[in-house]
Amino acid sequence: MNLSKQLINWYTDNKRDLPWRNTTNPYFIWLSEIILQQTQVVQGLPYYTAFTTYYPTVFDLANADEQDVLKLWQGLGYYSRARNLHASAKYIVNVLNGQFPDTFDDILKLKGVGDYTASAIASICFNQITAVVDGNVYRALSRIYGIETAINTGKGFKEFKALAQQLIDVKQPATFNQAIMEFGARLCKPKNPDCNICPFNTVCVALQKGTIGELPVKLKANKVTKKHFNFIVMLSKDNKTIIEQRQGSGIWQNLYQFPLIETEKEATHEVIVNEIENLDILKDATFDVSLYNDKVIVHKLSHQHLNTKFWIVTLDQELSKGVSIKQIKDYPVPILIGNFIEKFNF
DNA sequence: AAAACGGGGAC
DNA sequence: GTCCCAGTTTT
Repeated sequence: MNLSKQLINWYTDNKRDLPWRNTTNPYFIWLSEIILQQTQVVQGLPYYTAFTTYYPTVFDLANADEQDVLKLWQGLGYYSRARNLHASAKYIVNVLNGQFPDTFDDILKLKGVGDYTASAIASICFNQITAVVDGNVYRALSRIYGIETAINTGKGFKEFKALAQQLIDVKQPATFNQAIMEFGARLCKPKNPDCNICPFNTVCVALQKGTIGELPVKLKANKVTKKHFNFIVMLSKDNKTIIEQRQGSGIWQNLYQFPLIETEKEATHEVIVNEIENLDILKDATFDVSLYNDKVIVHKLSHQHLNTKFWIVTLDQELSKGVSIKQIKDYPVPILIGNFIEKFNF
């Protein structure tokens, strides 16, 4: 029996019952694939439920406000996924008359859809013979075949894509793709894979060579930079505060936050008071500044460590341009801000 | 080719 | 603490 058939047999016996496995509706599959990019199933599951409930069709998503889409995405991270999802929904409705693209090449044209996602949708929804290559596929194939090519290089991608494309079951590409991913996620795990019950343990090159722990090969970790964030939380006499939308490129694009003062080093009370006095909005105002979190909050992103302080600024005046603190929970915010709002409870 | 882009799960 | 997750886009 060949590898493809064995993989599918294993999948038949071991697959999880997940909501997107009970449909081939391309809108639902697309949603699930975007949500699951760089995201574990357990983390993405509630978001899939929320999106299919609030936006049951691509028309509902296209007609939504971006702010509401971001709000529903809040906490999942990689927010460009939500913005691209929304933009692509509009494109499908307005340019393609609501008709979801049905070939790999056309699906690939959607924003936020790369080779992996286009392959997944094309195979699952339209039975196209397009092999997926995700983190699970890299891991499973690198171990079984003992491939030491680094996966995060162009060469590596081409090699694994070609191998997967050669292995795919042309009669059931959708099942094969999901089988190899489920196999990587559940049995051929990064740490402590279940080699003792693996259907390939007699042929697995890495297992025989004792190199399971070294595969797949990945080139150097990206370095992490440290930043110092100071969020200014205004509290006015009329129960308002100031929040602003992040603009331009960088993290948390289009999400909201309290006014941010970034400093080179950890900021002192004196430095913050000085900065605040220069703000237009506080000109001629009397205010009191106190530090909310005694200990710096370290918020870790994939490539930045944000050492964060929340400064509470109590004003003895009203804030005409402020946002009522009752409405603050309507705005999409990064989880760092969301956790603060929750705990501070205004 | 390398860096940027989030947050959480598993160990 | 570390690594990595049903990757894509920008530089």
